[in-house]
Amino acid sequence: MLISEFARAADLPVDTIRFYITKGLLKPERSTKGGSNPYQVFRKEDVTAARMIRLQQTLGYSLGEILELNEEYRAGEHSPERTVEVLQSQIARLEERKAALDQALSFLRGKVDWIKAGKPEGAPRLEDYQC
Amino acid sequence: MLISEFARAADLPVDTIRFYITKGLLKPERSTKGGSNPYQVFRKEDVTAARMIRLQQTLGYSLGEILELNEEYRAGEHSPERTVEVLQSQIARLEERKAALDQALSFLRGKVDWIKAGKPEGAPRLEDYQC
DNA sequence: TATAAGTATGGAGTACAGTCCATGGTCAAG
DNA sequence: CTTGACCATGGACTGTACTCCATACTTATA
Repeated sequence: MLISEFARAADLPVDTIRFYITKGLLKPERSTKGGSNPYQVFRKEDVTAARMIRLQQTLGYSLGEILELNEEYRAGEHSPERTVEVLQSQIARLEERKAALDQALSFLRGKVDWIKAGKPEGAPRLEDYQC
Repeated sequence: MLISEFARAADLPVDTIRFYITKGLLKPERSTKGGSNPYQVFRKEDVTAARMIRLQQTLGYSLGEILELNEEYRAGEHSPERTVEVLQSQIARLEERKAALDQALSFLRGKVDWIKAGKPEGAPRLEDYQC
């Protein structure tokens, strides 16, 4: 799969993909085609990798952090224990974020209830929620 | 409360607060003190507002979007129905994000289980999760 | 074999979210 | 009434994550 097809598959602009490659986030193979500037060929795992990057971004990781995480992941690829460790730490961060999100939801729902109750004393305060 | 005290209360750098003010995200009052450049005074609701901004940021909103949301909120402030509507739409967006997060967690947990099971056929694929 | 479409590389430019700094005014304590 | 802490404003600067060329080469199609 060449870059434009990959771009469609990953739903990302070609330029963004090239940018990720320069950052080391994607490492496509090189084709024999393309002469002195050989074409880059992408595997279907690269599509998964690209989706993973976008997901991690929405979770608040910077590209630098994502790179670290992914390198760490690759480094322990042949040790199931290490792989599980890396995954667990990602799960932990995700759960933290989820907890914050739940707190925020509680706050907003509490506020709706408070308004529906005719705004009695003691409006819900965000400070009372650990998020 | 003046800006440095507010900065401590909101746990933000003074410069960031000034930046938010120029963006219209915070609207402190003006003191009579300070001569030709009157001091800005902050209420305790501003602390809540600042926390809300940071929360919205972690949820992936840009400052521009946060500004829109908050203006929309203020616009309907005197109509309980409208306020509830705005809150409901925020809740809906938050729930979407939470759903994506849950999908991601399922994926990662599935991967851990798969590894612990000795990596049988059919590795979990991120593409199979709507996140 | 011309020509359009696709590709690689390098570098400039942009948007966003701050962060830093110089200047100058103000206030409160001693 | 001086001095040190605090405040406002404007502008320059930074890092991140793209985004947009210009140039040049390669490939596939008619």
